[in-house]
Amino acid sequence: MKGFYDYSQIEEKWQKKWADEGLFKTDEQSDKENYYVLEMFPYPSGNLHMGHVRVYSIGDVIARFKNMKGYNVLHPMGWDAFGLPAENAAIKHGNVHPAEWTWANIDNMREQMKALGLSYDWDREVTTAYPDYYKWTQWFFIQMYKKGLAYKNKSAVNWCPGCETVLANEQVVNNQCERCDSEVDKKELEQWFFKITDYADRLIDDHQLLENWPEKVKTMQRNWIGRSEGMKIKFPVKGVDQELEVFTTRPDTIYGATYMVLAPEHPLVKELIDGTDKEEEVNEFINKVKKQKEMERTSPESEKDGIFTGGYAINPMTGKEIPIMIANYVLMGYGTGAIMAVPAHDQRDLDFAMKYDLPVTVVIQPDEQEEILSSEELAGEAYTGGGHLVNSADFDGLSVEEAFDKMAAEMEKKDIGNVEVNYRLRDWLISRQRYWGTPIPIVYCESCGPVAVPEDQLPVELPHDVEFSPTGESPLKNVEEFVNTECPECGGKAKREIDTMDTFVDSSWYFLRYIDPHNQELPFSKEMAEKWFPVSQYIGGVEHAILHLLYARFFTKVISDLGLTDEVEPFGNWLAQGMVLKDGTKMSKSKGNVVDPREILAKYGADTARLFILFASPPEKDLEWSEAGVEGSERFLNRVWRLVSEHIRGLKEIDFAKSDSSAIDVKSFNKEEKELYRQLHVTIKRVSEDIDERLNFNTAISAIMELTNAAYQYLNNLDADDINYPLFKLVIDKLLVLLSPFAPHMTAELWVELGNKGFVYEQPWPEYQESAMKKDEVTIVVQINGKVRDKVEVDAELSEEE
RNA sequence: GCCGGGGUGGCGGAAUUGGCAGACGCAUCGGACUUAAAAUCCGGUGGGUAUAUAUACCCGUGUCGGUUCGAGCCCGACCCCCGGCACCA
Repeated sequence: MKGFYDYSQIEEKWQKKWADEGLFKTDEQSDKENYYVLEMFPYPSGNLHMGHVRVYSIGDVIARFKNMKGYNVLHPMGWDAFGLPAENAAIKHGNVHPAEWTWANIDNMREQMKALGLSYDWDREVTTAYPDYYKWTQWFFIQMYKKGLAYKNKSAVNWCPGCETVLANEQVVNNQCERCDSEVDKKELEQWFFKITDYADRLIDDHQLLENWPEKVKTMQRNWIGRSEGMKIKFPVKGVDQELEVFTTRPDTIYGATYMVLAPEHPLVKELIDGTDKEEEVNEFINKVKKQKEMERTSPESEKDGIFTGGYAINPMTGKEIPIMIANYVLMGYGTGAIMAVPAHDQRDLDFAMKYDLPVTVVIQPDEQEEILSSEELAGEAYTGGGHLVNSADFDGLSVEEAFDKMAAEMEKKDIGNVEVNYRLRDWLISRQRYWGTPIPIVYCESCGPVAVPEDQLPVELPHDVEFSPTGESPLKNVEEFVNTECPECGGKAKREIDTMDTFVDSSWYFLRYIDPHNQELPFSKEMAEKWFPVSQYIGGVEHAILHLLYARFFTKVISDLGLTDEVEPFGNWLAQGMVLKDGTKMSKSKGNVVDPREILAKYGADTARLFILFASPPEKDLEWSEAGVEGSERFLNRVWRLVSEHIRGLKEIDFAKSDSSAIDVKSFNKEEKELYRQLHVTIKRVSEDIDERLNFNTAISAIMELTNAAYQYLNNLDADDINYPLFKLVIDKLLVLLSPFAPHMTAELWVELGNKGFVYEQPWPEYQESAMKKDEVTIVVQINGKVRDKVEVDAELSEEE
């Protein structure tokens, strides 16, 4: 036996053995309790990066631990294989097809995952770009189309000039494209949407089912959905047979609504100004606003600009005529694109009113204020606090809360307005003007209009030979044999939808395909869903907090409504793992601070790499890469290796299968032996709980290090003849089992070197004994006035002597 | 501005939830082995005061205050950092 851990000789050998034995295949017939552990699948970009190593190491520890704990574990892997980089590579290199590029990357990354020793059931591998997967993505689209949850609509959408495609709101960050950082434009286009807004309330309310999600992430989603309760109120427009609808969260302030403001894009603007002397002036203003960058226009710091339309509305409660303004600070995309301005109680409205000399009426004031406040007394500060109503006719004296209810009742009775909930969340725009994605299964018939492709004609296959250079329209446009088809309803001439789906659609249900990956009749069977769904533990980066995780939750609810599963949440437990940093920032090619996992694996081996990445930091925190830290992990593994190799002769003689645990006679232990035995049980408890309950792998590993130190400590004080080999062997065996999820290769090798039978991976997880953990100490509790004053621990032997 | 998370040695981080702050590791210093180096093993390492030494005592978890026999942890006020949303009506 070598005197050091030679990973290059060992790791590949074990990976091959595990594969040959089919060790990680999920047993469908097992009667053990099921456990489904899943890491977010990667986009096949070509090579694993350190972020991948981190997620997959975490998932692998959990999978191996749960297996040893006696669960029937499902631990699958797949590929989020559609996407822009494949197409961009094809354009850049000219002669490589996105499909070939993707398949080659997948092969590459699969090998790298195997080299890490990850315990996946590769028989369940899922690839979203294969027709047998995207057939079901299309199938879900059609089910949603039939239920009115997928619809086509013309509206102002986000356009990324870099990617030459539209984007969902969720993919726009600070008005930039989330993937290429180009400034996003607005374009008026007809596009496909999923009606995620129908699920807004459920997406918020069901957060209560997600007890183990980080509060931070629930908050992010809640902010994103942006639910606000208020009223829609109709204001008659003077001289036009129309009503102007506004949304407000403060109907209690309606008596203070002294003017109206429309977004420049509001349809009523045209009607108000057409043919009036204001027409030219107003249009000039609107053009000026349109030229403003989105960022400038929507920043709270920006100057509020506006103009009078010449029109008036009638405040339905006061009956007074109030001017209708247009201003850059009102947005068409939220509410109704029009507001009732209450300058006394909204800072934006007050700033605007002062600039354009509009009337201000105080209608709420603090309870301790007796005299009615004048607008001058506000001194430019809108009053947004609570209090009682004034200047509000019959409602005077009511509190803000009472006024809301009374006002709502009154307005509903008079049919002026109704209580409404508004969301910031927009419907999910899913069409993309790109090639490498799932075709949208819709056909446009000259006589029948848009028709869903019948289920028995799925999949609508993506054609292979296509000119991909982006033109702002889908490259499928020019593939005549794809585009020209016949109508499934009337058999007449028809054209196919040429846009493809956002790749986030593909990844919104992949976790359900793993549970039944070869099903030809359905995306998955309900029986399998009952067995495996929801995912027991999901692991992935927090950067998907809104995009992927919101979409996946939405899809699960839709799928549940379709009756395919009873579950409404896909991931009850989600571990949001942090990033891997170098020099304090995210690794990136442009910064030149990338550490390539391939180099680390070549230099230190998989066990060391895994151990370091799990030990350096708790999983949800960002992790600073440190070569010195990696060396520390290597040092520790070698310490364990030597613990065995230096005593291999004595250890090999102990065979628990023959002499069983009666060789361990706790009563006859001396002080040092007792201490080591105690340390063993303490370690078992700590490691088990750290993995199982807290997902704190860093502290689990430090506990194993302490046990290793304790073993060295024990040996240090002894001559070789005095070693209690049965005890020492027991400690080593258990130590290897505890360490095996973290360092699977080395522990596998040591396990057989010791002459033990079977794979260490298949050993039962050790149980700890409470009694073995007790220190030989007596606790003396000092009480004063019945309260515990002090606890003193005294060595039992000493106290007996006294 | 609103919402959420956080602040502990030179560094990454522990403290099993109110009970010996700094586990484990990195870095560093000293010792052993060696002709020497590497590797390895053993030991020191929050700050300070006293002592020849063993040791003893004081201070210390962003700041100030409170509750408690006892606070890194609970309460109040404030400062700073990170993340989300934001002219959202």
